[in-house]
Amino acid sequence: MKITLKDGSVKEYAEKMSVLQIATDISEGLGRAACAGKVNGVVVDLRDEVSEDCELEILTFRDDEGKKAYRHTASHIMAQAVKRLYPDTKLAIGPAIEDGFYYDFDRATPFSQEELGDIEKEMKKIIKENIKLERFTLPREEAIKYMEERQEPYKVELIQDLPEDAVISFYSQGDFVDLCAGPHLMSTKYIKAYKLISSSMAYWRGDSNKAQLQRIYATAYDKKEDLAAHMEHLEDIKRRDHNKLGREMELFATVDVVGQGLPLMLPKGTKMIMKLQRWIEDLEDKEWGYVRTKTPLMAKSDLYKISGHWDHYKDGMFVLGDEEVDKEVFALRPMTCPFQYFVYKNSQKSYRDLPYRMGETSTLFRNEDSGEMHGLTRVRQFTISEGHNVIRPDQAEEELQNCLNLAIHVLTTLGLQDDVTYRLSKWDPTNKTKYLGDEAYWESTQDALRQILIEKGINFTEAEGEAAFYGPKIDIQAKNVYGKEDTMITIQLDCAIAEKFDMYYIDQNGAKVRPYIIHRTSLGCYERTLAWLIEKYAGKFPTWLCPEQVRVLPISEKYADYAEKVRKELAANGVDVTVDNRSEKIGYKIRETRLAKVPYMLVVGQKEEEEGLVSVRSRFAGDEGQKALADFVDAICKEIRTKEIREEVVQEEAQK
RNA sequence: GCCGAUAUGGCUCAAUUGGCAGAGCAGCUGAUUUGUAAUCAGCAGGUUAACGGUUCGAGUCCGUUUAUCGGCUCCA
Repeated sequence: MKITLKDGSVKEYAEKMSVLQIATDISEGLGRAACAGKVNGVVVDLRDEVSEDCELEILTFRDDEGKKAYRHTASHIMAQAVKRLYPDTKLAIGPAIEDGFYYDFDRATPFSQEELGDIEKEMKKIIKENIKLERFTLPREEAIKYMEERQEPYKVELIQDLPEDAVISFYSQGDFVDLCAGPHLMSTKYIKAYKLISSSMAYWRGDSNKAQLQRIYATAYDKKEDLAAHMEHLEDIKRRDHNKLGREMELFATVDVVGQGLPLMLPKGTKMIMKLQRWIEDLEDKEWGYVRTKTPLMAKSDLYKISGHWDHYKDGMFVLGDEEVDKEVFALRPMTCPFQYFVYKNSQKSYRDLPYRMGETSTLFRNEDSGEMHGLTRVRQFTISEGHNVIRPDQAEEELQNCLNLAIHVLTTLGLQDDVTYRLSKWDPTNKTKYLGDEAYWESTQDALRQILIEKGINFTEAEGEAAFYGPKIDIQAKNVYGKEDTMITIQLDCAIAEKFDMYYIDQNGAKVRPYIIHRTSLGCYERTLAWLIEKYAGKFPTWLCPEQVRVLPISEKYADYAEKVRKELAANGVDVTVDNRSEKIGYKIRETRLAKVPYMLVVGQKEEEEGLVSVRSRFAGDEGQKALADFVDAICKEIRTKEIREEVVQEEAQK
């Protein structure tokens, strides 16, 4: 048989060979490093035998799938260690994930720090023992019986859910056996570096009504240095975390007595949000054809009953009053939709008036569960660049494109365009009660959105059960520094709600026709986007967004007048500028300004005053030398106007 | 909502088996008037998250609540 390798070379063998044998035949080193194989594009175990012509790739830790096999083996070792130390523990599942792996256990008490240390030590022993991993399969009934005998109820349940004809495979290492599809390494000894990260509770099968399991998160690498680098990386991440950095930089704060999920925007954070808001409102209204509305922050329950929110999302709303007792019950709004519908309905619309695009800088209230709040990304009150575009059905494609183009323009301006993923959020056909409309409605609207994404050449995933109850969405997702994903921007097609509110327009023939509605945002929620910007730029924002863009640093009191002149000149041109008039040394003022991440500092002394200059020192290029004041004003005004993102080239001095 | 951890001055952290709440930075005041990453001195700042309990005595032990963090679940 002929085996074609990744580099195109061909190996010939007379007899069938295991993947490992072939790897070892290519080189001893590759044999040791091999984690799994790939035959004709399908991932296989090292133990699998190849008996006919094929393309074969040997996967090592450097390959994603090799990493997965490696870490999955590490997860089995962890589970074995837990079973050895705490034999009553039941096994649930233990997959490899991005950057590591976890294992869920059923056990009476959570794992303590000490226990995690003990497990780590036991794992070391298991690795030293050089235990062979062996694969075997059992027919379904025997597999169930086998796991019943081993008293692993979760494994029994997993087997029962496998298809009737599935091959049920197990991997054993010494006295430890786990239900597992593989692939796995050949022996425990190949795990070179690992670390238990944390433990927490997780529900069996992700269902909050089911058993509470104890999950241990961990990671493993094939080199100690890489593990150390990863742990260092986790530390770095914390320094960018908006929830820490945003507080340190005095952008926002929280106060116990104000309540959970209710951050206070401090002056600097407020300034940034105002800059974003003014930009978006002008952009939408002047360039993208929006009209602006300002509608109430609350309404009678009757309104939400028409929209369907009362039935679908009452638990998520702040309700004022008691339905049993009060004549009128109000609720703070969780969205702007129905309010803007009545703006539309305020006058009769012709087909010529459409698309009718309504934008609102809209503050919303959502009663999130107490454990859900996080920094600025998950809060109970937030403000979104919300909008509803009422359109004729024939305008759907073009208008969806417009909305997507606007969102991409906004992301690009903020420098975030490469950090997002796109998702087509679909309904869940198995849970019809949660959604309005029938199958045909969902198929056609989902197709429309899918088509837009395809035409735009955008890579996207499709997710069932992520749609709004009234229609599918294009969601633009971003990950925070910890790798957790949030929806930043959403564009939703809704062909169902217009009827509930009796919205219509008059067509060419004088007939009333139901419009479609696009629910959309251009920048998303200001709080969440600010959080994203903090993490993206580690607090070193593009100049136009900075709450303080220039700080003037007079060498001594003698130059206070000139510093004030410089400040006035910049302020008159719309630049956010302050003067540091304290009687401190210039080095000290510079240090503080750098730490505050102010993009430009202007040092002014005798020479600058006499010649009308400023000595420019920037976050981007360090000492930029002396410039005429007028030239600096021109340059920074241009930078701000064009929303330029200058590249940072100055290394931050290590902070204590 | 669930599991776990945590809560001491604006920030970072001390405080021995329960025995006088302390330091650095930040702040304020004074001196210094400075040329590209930390000038010197002094002062002030705390009902130890809140409430309750045990105790001669609680930052420390116990209970309740609130908030924060790590996850799970949820996320119109």
